[in-house]
Amino acid sequence: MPDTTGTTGKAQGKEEQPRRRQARGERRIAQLLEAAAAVFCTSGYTAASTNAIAREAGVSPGTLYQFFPNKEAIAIELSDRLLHEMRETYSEALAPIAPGTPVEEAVAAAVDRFTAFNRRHPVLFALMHSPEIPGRMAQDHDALHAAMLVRIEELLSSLLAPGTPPAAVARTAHMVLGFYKAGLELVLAHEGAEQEAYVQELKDALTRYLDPLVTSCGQPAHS
Amino acid sequence: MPDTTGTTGKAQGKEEQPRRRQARGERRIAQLLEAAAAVFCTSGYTAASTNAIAREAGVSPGTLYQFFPNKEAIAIELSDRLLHEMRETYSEALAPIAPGTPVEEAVAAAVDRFTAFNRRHPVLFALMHSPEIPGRMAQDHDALHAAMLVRIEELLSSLLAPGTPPAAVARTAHMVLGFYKAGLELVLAHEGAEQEAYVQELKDALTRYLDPLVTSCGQPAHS
Amino acid sequence: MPDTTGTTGKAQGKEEQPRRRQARGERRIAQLLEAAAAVFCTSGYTAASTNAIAREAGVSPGTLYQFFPNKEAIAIELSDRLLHEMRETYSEALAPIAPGTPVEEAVAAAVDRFTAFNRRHPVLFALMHSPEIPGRMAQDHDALHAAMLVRIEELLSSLLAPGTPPAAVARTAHMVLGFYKAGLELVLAHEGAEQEAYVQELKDALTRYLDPLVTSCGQPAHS
Amino acid sequence: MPDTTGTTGKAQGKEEQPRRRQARGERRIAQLLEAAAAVFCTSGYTAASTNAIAREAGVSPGTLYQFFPNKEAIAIELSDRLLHEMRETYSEALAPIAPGTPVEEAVAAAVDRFTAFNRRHPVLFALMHSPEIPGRMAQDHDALHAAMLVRIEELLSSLLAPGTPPAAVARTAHMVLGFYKAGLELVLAHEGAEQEAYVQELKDALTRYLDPLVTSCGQPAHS
DNA sequence: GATGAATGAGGATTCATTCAT
DNA sequence: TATGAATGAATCCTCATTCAT
Repeated sequence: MPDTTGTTGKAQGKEEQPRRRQARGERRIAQLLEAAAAVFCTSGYTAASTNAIAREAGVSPGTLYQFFPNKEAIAIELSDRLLHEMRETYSEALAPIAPGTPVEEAVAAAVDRFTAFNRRHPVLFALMHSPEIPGRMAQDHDALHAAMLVRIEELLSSLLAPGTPPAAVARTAHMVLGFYKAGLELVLAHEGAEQEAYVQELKDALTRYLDPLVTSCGQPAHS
Repeated sequence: MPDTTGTTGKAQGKEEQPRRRQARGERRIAQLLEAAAAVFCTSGYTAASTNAIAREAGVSPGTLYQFFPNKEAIAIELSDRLLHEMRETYSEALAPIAPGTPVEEAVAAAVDRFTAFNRRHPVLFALMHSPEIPGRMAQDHDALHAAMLVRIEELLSSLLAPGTPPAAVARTAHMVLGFYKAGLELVLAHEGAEQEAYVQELKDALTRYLDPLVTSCGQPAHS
Repeated sequence: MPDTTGTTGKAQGKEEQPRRRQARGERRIAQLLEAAAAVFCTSGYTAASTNAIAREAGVSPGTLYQFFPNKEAIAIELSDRLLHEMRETYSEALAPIAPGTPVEEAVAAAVDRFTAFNRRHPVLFALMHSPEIPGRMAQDHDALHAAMLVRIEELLSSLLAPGTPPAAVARTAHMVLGFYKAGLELVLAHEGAEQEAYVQELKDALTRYLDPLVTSCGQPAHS
Repeated sequence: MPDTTGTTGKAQGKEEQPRRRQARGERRIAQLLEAAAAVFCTSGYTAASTNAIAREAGVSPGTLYQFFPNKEAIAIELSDRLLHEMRETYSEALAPIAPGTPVEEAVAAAVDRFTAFNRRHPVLFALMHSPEIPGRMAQDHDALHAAMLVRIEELLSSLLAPGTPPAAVARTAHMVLGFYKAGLELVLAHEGAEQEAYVQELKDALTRYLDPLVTSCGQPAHS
């Protein structure tokens, strides 16, 4: 019978070690994640080999496995950190959007921020499109996906008509996320003016999609 | 190149015989493509192994390679057949849309047909999302992608305002395809009423996106 | 494909099974051997695939195996035919050499004939160098090799000093054959004037090698 | 990357310790090359499978590929090491030949040394005859071949008549190498007295071939 | 006899992961 | 902790050969 009581102490005797270790470990981990990000970007998750990641990080494969139990864990941790940063970015930058901003403006602001973030972290894109199906990767992917959904739902909840049932909100959030990803793919696939055009197109599409769902007492986005 | 037709160098006086052999091969090819479709569906293109496909088809790996030079060729042939069927389906079913149908109706009809087709051929979805990066697959995959783009552009050209510049049409087509894929993913991920709801959501989104782009002399989709 | 038989009518009644069959069979065999020769030349024996040979011959693999039990048998038959032709060529063309020709002349004549033959049948070279080791191929290869040895021993027996022990003759024949092959490789590897130079070099080398072994009562090859 | 050799207290007094990691690898490489040599000898380069080599070395296929990117690389490294050893052997053993040694003596010494080397390293023979056609192997193979040519040209340059044009020297070197290979094949194919006889025959042949090309101011090898 | 489909063991190579040091 | 060697199953693909028609 496995002990599930959780009483297994966390290394009672030694208080000091963890810190030191973690310090160095943190560096290694960051190093590895950075490498992983690079490799995921250029090869995609599936095609990325752990050996390649280790090599990119300048360490041996053994070292990599000292910090991550398997390839998936790397992607998960990467996603988590990205998520964390995204959350931070938003808590400080998204707040101002909330009030009674017109949809168009809110969407534009959100799209701008998201795309900015995606441009700063190209891996995000790779991770979003990773799970060709590998099944288990689901959790990871879902973490990222779910987190973004939550973000979006938050945004929507302040935009959509008050009476909107949660299911509809969720549905809309899914749609918005899907559209955003699709649009992002196009945005990233182009450059210069064409890229700009796609950004605008994406904003327009989302705005038009959301506009009718917004509380009617407000201001329609388009006059 | 699985084109095995007409390779009979002789072509003497007989008409029937030469086919027999090819019939078996033709059947095998169909069988293999079916198997490939199944495997692609459950594992995705990248993760699908040729041996797995052969096994699924109940033949030896060698047999598979008698008909297809490599994995990619399977996907290509599969795409081609799908494309072909899609074209057929459209030539007989899409025509009526053209005239002066209101956007809403046109979109609804198109989405219904596409989703029906996708439901009948789940591989389509797998193939559309195949190329995690593999690069070369690009052409093939693009064949499918490009074909759909063409379909969409055709539809759009009869819907969009006459003066719309080609670049804008192309952009819109890309957006529509991206949105469609995104929506389809959600549609296929749900069932029953929820699925229906997503279908509707997708139609709404596309309609709203396209409506303002449509010639104003017509009737706006929403009254 | 030059049809060299030409005499066989095409669609007669079928009275004489055995003849007919062999007639057609012979043609097929010749066809296959020709194809094999081509493929062996371009790919070498080991790398040549039976399927490639069949394809080159314009027949199906099955047909190939109707005439030859395996790949080796093809090489063997090819060697045999080459041998046969070589024998014929020599019986009519080598005879005049025999008498009391000075070594230099004899060698020159022999080299010229052999190289001519090799140029007319490039496979010979491929077959001579075939058996990377495959062991069993030994017999075949040896057939060709042994036959050439016999030829050479015949030539030598009329050149070498009468008292030369058989073992020495055999040894010399082996050496001569080895040198000839080595020289041929160089000859075939070059063109134009350089090729000529190598031919001359080969002649010189063989002449010098054999000269001291020749009966002293005769005339030294170099004056 | 900072010092990764792990100079921590472990390896103070010993000389071997610090190498340990690399030593193991070095040993594996040697082991693998040895195994490869054995397999190449018995099967020839083309027929030798990497799995067979790994098996012969008592390791898994993966291990082989940790040290060599592909089969060719094994042959190349093997050739290189052989070459290296050959060079060493020569720098200490071939030097004395140079002065004004008569051809006969020089050839005898060279043949003795080469054959001794070949007997000690039977692979050399296998590698020399490797490239049935594989094309790419050319470079590698050529490395060995070219190196031997260079050796021979060096020897020849001090033997041949001073005025001999470079092209002729090169041609002669090619011939000598070809003859040597051919002779070696016969030498290695026999044993005991017969082998000795072939060695002598080879020496004689080369001597006679080269003698007339040697500077006339010297002494002809045979008086 | 001819065809072309079928076989399946085998080949080179990769890669996530573990192990000894 | 870091290293790099080791693993071995799995991948794509080939080919001599056989079989059903």
